Amino acid sequence: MAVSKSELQRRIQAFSDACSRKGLRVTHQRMEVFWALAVSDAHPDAESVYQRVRSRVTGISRDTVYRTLATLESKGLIRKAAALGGSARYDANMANHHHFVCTACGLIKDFSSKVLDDLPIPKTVESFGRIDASQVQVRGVCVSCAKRKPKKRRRSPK
Amino acid sequence: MAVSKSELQRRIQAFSDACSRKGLRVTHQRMEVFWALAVSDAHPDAESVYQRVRSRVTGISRDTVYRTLATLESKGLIRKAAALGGSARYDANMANHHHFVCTACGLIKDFSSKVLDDLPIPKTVESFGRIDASQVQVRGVCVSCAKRKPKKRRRSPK
DNA sequence: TTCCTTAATAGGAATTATTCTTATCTGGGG
DNA sequence: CCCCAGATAAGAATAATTCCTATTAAGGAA
Repeated sequence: MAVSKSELQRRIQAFSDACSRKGLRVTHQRMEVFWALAVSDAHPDAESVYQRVRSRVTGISRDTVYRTLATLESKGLIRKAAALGGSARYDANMANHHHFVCTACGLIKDFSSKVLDDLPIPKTVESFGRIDASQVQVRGVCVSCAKRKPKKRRRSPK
Repeated sequence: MAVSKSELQRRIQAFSDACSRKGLRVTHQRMEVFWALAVSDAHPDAESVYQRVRSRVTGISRDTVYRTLATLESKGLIRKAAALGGSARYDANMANHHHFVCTACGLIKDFSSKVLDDLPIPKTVESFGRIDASQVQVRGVCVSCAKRKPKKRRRSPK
């Protein structure tokens, strides 16, 4: 479950270096937020990170955790898992298909591919539980977001 | 963009039948919510569905839309796209990897696979925008959720 | 058709998730 | 050591989702 001690050390050092390289200040809070994320592979949500960090840094604010996570994600130092938008998006198309997701505006486009419909899922995955379906998610920046310059981030489009 | 008229008709009829078959009442609101979803491939969020339906069914409540979407999803009549939990989940592991997601409790487990790391993405996807990465998401029910009976749905685990 | 049971709904309050605002603080270059 | 732009704390504000309760209506039975 947990990451090995030495590996954790290495990742945290690498993170610190990466911050400096990218012009991000190496603050105590930032290091702790990254630590909370790197110390396990549980993919915690922001509130969980906040709780974990708070036990080590008294007085840290939720906002700092949210802001730090967003900053690190925008710098490519961490990733959002699965969920990309603040709100759930629904799909009435139950046929096998895959998604292109714009990380800037949340746009989702469908595409289909015979090859991708039947992926070879490793046997190890079966030990996690019953498998119902698999789907490919392609992340990128859609054409219209690429045009309008470095516009500010926006919420899921209607 | 839009689905053809006859195809839409067919899907709505099939939906109505499926409701009956699964013991769900075929209510006006339910049909309209499904219609709002099936009429386009824009993967709207709950609020968008609410706005669309409200223009046809005066007085429908947000709660009905949220409840209906959750019900239909639990019956396998619609799907949630990309986002699975109410809150964003983060990942400090930037190495190429894929996810098993439990649709019952939100658990996320990582797995890796050389084959899946380099999938053949159809050329059509390139027309949507710049591609940054692709990842496989396997959905299912984890071992511990499979054990504890038909327990109620829960929020993202900490 | 009419009646009945109970799932489903409306409306709004409550809760949860996330972002914003403002005053204050501090990492790290000079 | 000094400075200041980038970071933070605290809590208000906003957005997303669920809960609560009284009322309505789908659809099986009579």
